[in-house]
Parts: sequence; C-alpha cells; structure tokens
Amino acid sequence: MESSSAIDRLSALAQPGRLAVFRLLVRADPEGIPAGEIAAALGLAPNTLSSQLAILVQAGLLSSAREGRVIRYAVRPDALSELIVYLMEDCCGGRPEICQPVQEAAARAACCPPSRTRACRPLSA
Amino acid sequence: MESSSAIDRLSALAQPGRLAVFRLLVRADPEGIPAGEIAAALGLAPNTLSSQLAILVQAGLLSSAREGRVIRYAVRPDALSELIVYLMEDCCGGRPEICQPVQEAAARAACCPPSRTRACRPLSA
DNA sequence: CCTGTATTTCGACAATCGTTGAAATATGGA
DNA sequence: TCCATATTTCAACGATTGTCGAAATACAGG
Repeated sequence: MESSSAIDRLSALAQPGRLAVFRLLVRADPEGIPAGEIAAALGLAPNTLSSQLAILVQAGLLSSAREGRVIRYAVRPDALSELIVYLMEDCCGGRPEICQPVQEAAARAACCPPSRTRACRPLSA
Repeated sequence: MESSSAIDRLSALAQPGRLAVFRLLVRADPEGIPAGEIAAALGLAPNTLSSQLAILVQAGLLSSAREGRVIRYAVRPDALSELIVYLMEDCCGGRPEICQPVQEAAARAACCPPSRTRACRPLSA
C-alpha cells in the first residue's frame, strides 16, 4: 500500500460522519446499504452524504453499485486490512510489542484462530 | 476507545508530515528521538514540526519527555493497537472475513505467534 | 548573569474542508 | 411521454488546517 493511499484512507475515516458511515457499512457487510437508507440511519442530508460517500469511494474504502433506482454502498473488504497492515508495517521485524496486542485482538475479534499458525519469520523475508 | 478519540488519532495520522513522524518514531521505538533530530531527518522546519508533534501528543499517539535541553518524543505503544482494535470492532462476531486477513498479517508481522491461541469466543462475551 | 542552543508559542495567511440550497441527472412506472 | 423518487453535481459560505516568520521560553555551560 502506498503512502499517499494510506493518507487518503486515514483522512477519509478521520471525520465523524464518514467514520459513522464506514462503521455502519462494516456492520452491514457484505450486503451493503442504499445511500438513502444510510442518510436516514445517520440523520445526514442526502447531498452531504453523497459527498462523503464519494470521498470514501475515492479512498478505496467503499464500493458502489446501482440497483434500479437506488445506489447501494458496501465496504471493500480488503481496504481496512490493507490500511492496518500498512500502519503495522514499520513496527515489526524484531519489535513485536506493538503488533502483538493487535494480533491478539484480531484473533479474539475474528473469533477463529488462523487456519494454521505459521512459522516465525521476519517481515522482509 | 471512544469515537472522538478515534477521530483524533485518525486525523492526526492523516497528514503526510505527521504520518512520517509517527512511522519514524515507530521504527525508533522504544528509545524515541529528540525533536531536533526528527526535524532534521524529515526536513521539516522546527516550528512546523512542533505543532505537528503537539497534535500527535494530544491525540495520545506520542509521549514526550524533556532530557536536558532536548525533548525526546516516542510512540505510546498502546495507541496504535487501540486504534486498530476500534476500527475492527464492528466487523467481527460472526463476520471474520475482514478481520482474519488482519489477524494473519499481524501474526506474520509480529514475527511470533501469540503465547497461546485462545478459544473461539464472540466479541460480546 | 550572560550566551548559545533547543523548542515552543504567537499572529497571520493561503488553502482545504464540510455543509447548505438549488439545480441537474438517472431510473422506474403510469 | 410525463411524473415521482433517488442520488448526484454545482456554487457559495464559514470553519478549520498547515505553514511561515518572529518572538518567547527553557535549559546547560562558562
């Protein structure tokens, strides 16, 4: 993941309305929600929401698909993990005190251990 | 982690200079780097850097400690993992397709499996 | 106490951001 | 075709942000 793209994604999420939209859509993954329902759920004006959605799509965090008269928005499943991996990129390879809590939280949250715990190897390998 | 604090941290990282500072300090964890050296390493004006550092500290991402004439900045190790856990919060508990890649990346990056893979339980438990 | 170094604070400025109202576009149905 | 609904686009605005120069503060050493 490029640095510019990380900035775009962080900045897209760094706004109350957009973060609320993103979290709503994460909860609605993978079906997604039409724009109008998002606006109703969060109490946002349709045109305001539209620009926020455009920013999230531009950042690669959401996908959109027209379905008849509505446009349904959904999270791009890889987007968040790409961003997180980018943020973790520098702290590892011999310095696990930052990443290990994340790993454990991810294990706890994902609610299933990884298919197979892989051998210890540095990031550069 | 509160939503406002997540916004503060995302917004603190969503700026090229500050993201560069943070990543530099992650690499320098846990010793940290004096403000002047950060400015030199990244080519930033001292007063500009000072305001960026203040924003990162205010967001809880960095700590600062005076050492004689210099002020040394270092990452707060929990800050990033708290933010990441917050971002993952909604997607789990039955919906692991987003968190599992993060979990695997964290395992790869932390370069050591967790001390003990814990039993599968939902986030709400 | 005085000087030099390190860092922050202040005030100003251009640039960017988020919201709003009005108008435009796209779609489905009568 | 005409109409109603859903969503976007546009222009404008106040608010916030990032950077700069200059001045202020904090500290160590002589």
